[in-house]
Amino acid sequence: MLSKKTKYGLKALTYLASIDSKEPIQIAEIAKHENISQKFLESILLTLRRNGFLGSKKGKGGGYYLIKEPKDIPMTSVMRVLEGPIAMVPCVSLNFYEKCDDCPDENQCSVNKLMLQVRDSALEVYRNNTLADLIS
Amino acid sequence: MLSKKTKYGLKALTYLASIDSKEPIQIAEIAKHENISQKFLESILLTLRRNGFLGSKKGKGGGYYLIKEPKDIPMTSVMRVLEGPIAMVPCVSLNFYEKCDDCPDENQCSVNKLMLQVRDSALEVYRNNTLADLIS
DNA sequence: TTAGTAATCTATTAAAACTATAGGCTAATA
DNA sequence: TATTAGCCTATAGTTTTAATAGATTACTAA
Repeated sequence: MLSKKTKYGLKALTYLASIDSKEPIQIAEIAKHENISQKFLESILLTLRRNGFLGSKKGKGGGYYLIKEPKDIPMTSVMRVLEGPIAMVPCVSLNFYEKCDDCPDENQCSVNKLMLQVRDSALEVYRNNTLADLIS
Repeated sequence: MLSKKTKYGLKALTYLASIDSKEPIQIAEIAKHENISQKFLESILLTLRRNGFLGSKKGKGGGYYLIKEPKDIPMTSVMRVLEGPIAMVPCVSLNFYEKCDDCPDENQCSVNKLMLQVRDSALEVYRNNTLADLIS
């Protein structure tokens, strides 16, 4: 299941991209437009800023804005920041690899075998989609 | 993330398929061979039996055995029983569809748009793999 | 028919992750 | 200098996951 955090984060990014202005947009406006709890969204936007997706401006007339062009923001990086690993099992993760406690040999593990394929197919989708592609 | 339940369930199924005997295999043997908590595995095998994947025999010489041929057990059905919906969001689920509380229009929702593609690519993998394909 | 074995079932708990909220702080602007 | 709006930390509530305990039932073989 996709976490609410990721879902809300994606919606917020899409909203900012669709507005297509360099002016900062306030959290309250995004929250209202996308039906999201404002305080929760606040923390999500913060992590998006810390990870280089958003810029912010404080004080009156402040808010958040996209730093890059939507077409230059691949879903792979957005998903990794918001949702974490794309792989469903650490032992097939490219960026978050970890060996399983059980499982003496990954090459003979049926779960590994299956989840490797799932990861690859998901990766292909995320690589083929930028933020620009999500705007309808 | 894949739940342990699904992971263990897949491993147990693979083990039974690899043994390729009609004789019942005891929970204890499966648990030991796959490094799984026996009690936890117990409940997993129970749901697999209730969902038509396994048969069981009680008493001495009892245990679990596959009801169908491994090549006739598609990963789509295994995953749906163990892990639940294949889709990451209910609004793109084929078998567990549900409308989102927020989101007035699915057709204009960026999350829906992206997750539809992810679901389709995952489905393709699961449809192309049967239990027989997981045995190395 | 009885002793022993192994699955079945119910209930409960422990831990972790997720979602959300509260409230004070800091920086920018008018 | 008052107001606005993001920044930050802590924490609470809920749900899900993972695991355990213990009693019961069905089957087999002696």
